[in-house]
This record gives sequence, structure tokens and C-alpha cells, in this order.
Amino acid sequence: MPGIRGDRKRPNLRDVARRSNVSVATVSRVLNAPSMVLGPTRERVLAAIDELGYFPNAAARAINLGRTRIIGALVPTLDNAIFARFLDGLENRLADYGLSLVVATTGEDPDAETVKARALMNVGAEGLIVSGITHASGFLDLTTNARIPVVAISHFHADYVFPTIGYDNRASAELALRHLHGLGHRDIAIIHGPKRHNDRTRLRISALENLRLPGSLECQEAEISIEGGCRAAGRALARAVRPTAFLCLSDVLATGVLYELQRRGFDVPRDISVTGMEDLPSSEFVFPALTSVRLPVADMGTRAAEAIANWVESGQPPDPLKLPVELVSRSSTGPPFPDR
Amino acid sequence: MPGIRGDRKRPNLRDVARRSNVSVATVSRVLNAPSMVLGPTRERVLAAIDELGYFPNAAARAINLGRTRIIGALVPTLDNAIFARFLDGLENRLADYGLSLVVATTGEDPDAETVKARALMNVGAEGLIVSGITHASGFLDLTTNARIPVVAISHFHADYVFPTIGYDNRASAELALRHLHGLGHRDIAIIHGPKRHNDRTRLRISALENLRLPGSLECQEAEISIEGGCRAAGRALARAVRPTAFLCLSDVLATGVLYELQRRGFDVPRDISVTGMEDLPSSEFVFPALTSVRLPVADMGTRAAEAIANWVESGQPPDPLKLPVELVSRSSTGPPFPDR
DNA sequence: GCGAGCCGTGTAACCGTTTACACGGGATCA
DNA sequence: TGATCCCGTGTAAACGGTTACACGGCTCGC
Repeated sequence: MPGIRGDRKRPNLRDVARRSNVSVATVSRVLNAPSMVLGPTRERVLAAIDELGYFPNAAARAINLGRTRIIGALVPTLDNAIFARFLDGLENRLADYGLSLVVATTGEDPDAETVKARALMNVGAEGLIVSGITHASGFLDLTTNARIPVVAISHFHADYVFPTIGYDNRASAELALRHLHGLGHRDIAIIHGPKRHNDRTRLRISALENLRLPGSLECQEAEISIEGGCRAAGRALARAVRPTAFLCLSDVLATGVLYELQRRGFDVPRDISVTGMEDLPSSEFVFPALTSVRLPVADMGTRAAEAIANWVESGQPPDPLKLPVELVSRSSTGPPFPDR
Repeated sequence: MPGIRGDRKRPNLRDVARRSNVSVATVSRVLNAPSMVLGPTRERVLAAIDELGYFPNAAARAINLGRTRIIGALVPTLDNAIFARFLDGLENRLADYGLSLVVATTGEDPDAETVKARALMNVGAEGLIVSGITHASGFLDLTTNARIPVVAISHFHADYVFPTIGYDNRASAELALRHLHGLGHRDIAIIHGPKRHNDRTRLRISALENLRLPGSLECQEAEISIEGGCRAAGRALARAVRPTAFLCLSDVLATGVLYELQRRGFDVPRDISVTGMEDLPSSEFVFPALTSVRLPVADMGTRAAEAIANWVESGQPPDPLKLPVELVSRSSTGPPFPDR
């Protein structure tokens, strides 16, 4: 009996129609408008579908409906809790809209981002989510030419070329600095990730410098990893003036800094204070519990999902959205020189 | 001039062809076989493409080529470093093959997995990656009927219904237990994640019980989070016989356990030993550095990508692959009662 | 008993590509 | 000069669905 098992070709609507002695239209209706065809015809069709192991072809369906139901997300990496949490929120909410998420990592490289954006469009993404507001001109050309909805996350900017859904990176950094300054710290080491291609980092650093608070700020750039934080802490401690506080622009870096300080016998916050940025779930449990600036990344994922979903469905771009940040004060910060 | 800007409809090949006074075939060739059409014709076509902002329709292309270049992955969550790292490895390697990754989270629920699997197939996934070897019958029906390549990860099983790429979960748990037992521990608390629907966890626990080493094993189930680990540690310590070691089936749980022990004033490993499972990058930097069993998740992502890519390209299913696990001994384990 | 209306089903056009095949014209060769 | 070949290009048939429209048969009302 041909067509039941083991044949090369995947069965299509026509095969099902033939096997159940109806037209392709009827089969299509059984699948898409179940109430339209009932009784024995319906039974026959369903039986044929089952026997043939028929499954509708996504591309053919997409070409007719004009929709792929695919949203693409471009993130620097998945190997960083901040983006993974964001994507978790994004994917869950997109699923509520019946949209699927295709993920591409860029390694924070604008050219790679452009290449991957093209790949996302090639698989039919109806909308794109990107991180930050620094992009290759090729990326801008590509997306504007194709008139594809793009939402930028991680940084709020009221009139960027794409609608943004993010927080105020300047304010988030200032929150940490003001906290430390308020405690009395004047010699502060800033530990940050790579500045190259990362607008959030650059914005935060410039915000800190522009505050012009009395005292000195010294920057140390580090690879974003616990080890990177360790090494940066070592370098900062080797300077002529030892800082009384470390302001880290990532919780991962702060975790490394805490570790290195502990290893070298410093008491945090008695000898040195440390702040993070992001407020990862684990930051409450490092020792000592990390003072950090909470960035609502999971919520950002949810909001980004809603924004892009409405956009691709209604054609109406979303309004930019600023998400609140807040300082979460824990045990890793205190006044400098508490003994004097 | 109609068709240049602001028209509703997205331009298609025909529009480009009309505008450059060539046939659709020529336009298609400019895009797909650049060397076939050169000179002024080529220029005209490229100009028209540019002016119209033409971008090829993914679905139409897919229907002809018979390929979508999409691979779907089903993972319990993205909000856990172990899966995020896996996906990072997977996505990077898939990109080398020109394949895109669509991600769906299941919350460790087989029914949700089935629903999401259907969604992945509806967007045209050519192959699927799933976690573990516990799946709803609906999932099995769906995937076998549609004859779609499926690779199961996280657990090696020589002749599962799908090819597996993973490690030996029994052996990984035994490694930890043998280590503790070799140090002299007899009263051991096992801290594990939810057993329900999680075959890896169940396999590990049964492996530990089946070893039948002298001494007692007490299980505590916890939600997989640092806080979950804290609470489980509290419960284990409240028992009549206080364990001399905690064997945690996840580094995240172990981190919580370490935190709770420290909070309660226990000295690790002098008073109590702790082991983890996974060996996350951060585990080297918790205090004290965590003894753990290294699971090669990033490598698993790479291998899974290669396996599914070859499968969808050649039609040949991959051989199951067992990845090595190893005990990484650090400072969180030592002999019990070192004083006596 | 006959026309209207409805319901279930079929026919065929269409979606936007790719590509086998056909075709026409210029260069090459005898 | 005419046959041959090649190259660039066009025509049209797929691909696998959805759906507007047509159509035939049934029920119903007058």
C-alpha cells in the first residue's frame, strides 16, 4: 500500500485529499475551520491525516496567511544571567501571543549583529528585538529598508530611531555613586565591562564622570565574568591610592571583586565597600550580600514581548517605555574608615 | 512615483522585475546566482531592489527550497545557567551551519512541552532538541508521525527512541557519593530539585540508593534556586541525625546550602561537607570553593548542534553520544570530624 | 409543485519564490 | 555564408497551502 509508511516524500494536503476522497479545500477546512465540516467526511479526513502522518507545511501556510509568527531577538550572549532572564520573560509572554522566538547571539559585535539580523529576516522574523542603541549602519539600512518592526531594549531613549524599552542607564549608575558618596566614599574604583560597542557601559561611565562629585574615580575595564572581576579588583588595589569603594557596573563583576577582596583578607564593607548593578537573584546570597541597583530585566522581557506583538499585529509602533531602577541596599556597603 | 515609498504592500520579485524591465527569473538569479547575470542588467536590478526596499519573502523561498533552516529547542527554562549555557553553545554552532535557533520553554511540564513542540513545528522547525527522556505520549506521537528529527539531551541512553547526546546521570551522582563516602561520610543529605517529570533527577537519586553504600541517605526536595537550597538545608539540619555532608544535585542548590550553613555558623568543610553538580563557572568562586561534578553543557550544545545539523542535512540520524563527567574537587569537601 | 435559501463540497486562482526548459542573437568555425 | 555553440534572458510550471466563488442537492414555505 503506497503512501502509508516509509516513503521518502512528506505527505501534503493533496495526498490526504486523495486518500479520503475529498478535495484539498475540504481537508484544509477540517484543519482550519473544524465546525465547517462534520460527520463522516470529517472522520474520513482525520483518519487519512492520521494514517499518512500528515503535518501542514509551515512555509506554505505562512505564504498564504502572510504571517510567520516568528519574532527574532539579538542579544550579545546567552551565557550571562541578565540576557537569559530577559529572554525567559520575552519567550513566555510571546508564547501567550502565539509567537515563537528565534534567538541569535552577537557577541556584542555590531557586524555580527548585522549578519545575524539578516539571518533572522531570512527565516521570516516579523519583528526584531535588539540590545542597546549602538548598531552598524548596515543594520539600520537593512531594517529600515525592509520596514521591519524593531524594538531596542536595555536602554531607554525617548526618540531613538527604534522604540526603546529599557531603563535609564545614566540614572542607574548615578544611583550607585550617590549611595557610595553619601556614605562618605571619595576614592572610588569603577569596574566595568568592555566599553567597545557597548553603549550602556559608556553611558553609565560618562554619567558618573559628569556628576563631578568631589573625589576621584578610577576605571578598570574587565571581561564580564567572575574571574574578570577578580583581576580588575587586583589591578585597582595595586594603584597608589587604594580605593575605599568599588562601583561595579555588573553583578557578575561585583561577585568577582567580593571574592578577590575576601581572598586578600579585606573586610567588606569595613575596609572596602562594593556595589553591583543588575541585582541578580544570586546577589542576595554572595558574601556579604551585595548592594546593587535592580534592573527589571525579566519585566523588560515581558514588556518587549507585548510591544513587538502589538506592533506586528496592529502595525502601530509602541511608545518608548522607561522601566524603573532602584537601589537595593544590603551588607556590602558602609561608611569608609568606620573606626575613626 | 508609485511603489517607491509609503505603499502598504511589501514589494515582491515581480515589482522589482517590472521596475528594472527584466523577468522575475533574472531578479531571482541576481540574488541567488550572482555570477549568472552581470553588467548593466545586474546594476538595474540591484538599483530597483534598493529603491523598492525589496527583501525576499522567507516563506516563499522555504516552500521552493523545501528547507526553513530552523531548528527548535525545548528547554525547561532559560532562567538557569545550565540551560542558558547549553543554548549558547547550541546557537553558536548552529550558526556555523547557517541554521537558526528557535527556543521554547516548557517549565519542565510534558504537556506544555507537547504544545510548544507543536508550535515549533508550526513555524517550520526542521529538527528538534529536547531535554531528557521523559515526554508525554502526545509528544512522541507528534514527532514520530511527522518524522521530524529529534535529539534528546542531558541524558545519555544508548537506545532511546531518539538519539541522545548527554552524560551518564547515574554515574555523575555516584561520583559525588563515592567522593563523600571515600572521605568517610556516612550520614548524607541529598538535596535535589523537583523529581516530578524530571528523569535526570530521578535517575540520579535511584543511582545513589542503588549503590547501597553503608550509611544513610536522606532526601530533601527543593525548588531549584539559591533560596530553595537554603530552605532545604534548614530542613535537613532539623532532622534527628545531623548529616555530615550535603550532596546537592545542582550547583544552584549547593550555593544556597553553603550560604545557609555559613549563616548558621557551620564551618565548611570542617563541620559539614558540600558537593554540587554541574560545575557552573561561579562555583569556583563561592565560599568555600565548591566541589562539584562537571557536566559539559556548553560542549553538549555544540555536539547537539552538529548532530541535528547533520541529520537534517543528510537524513542520517546521529549516533548517541556519551559525554564525560568528572569530579572537580575543591574546598567544600573534607573528612567528617577532622578533630577526632 | 416550485422557487428561495442554505449547506456542504469542489474548482481554481493566488501567495512569492525557484528553476527546467525554450528561445533568440552574437561569436566562432568550416 | 550558413551551421553550431554558447550565453543571457524569458516563460511558465512547480512548491503546498488558503479561500473566493460556483455548484448541486436538500429543506422549507407558499
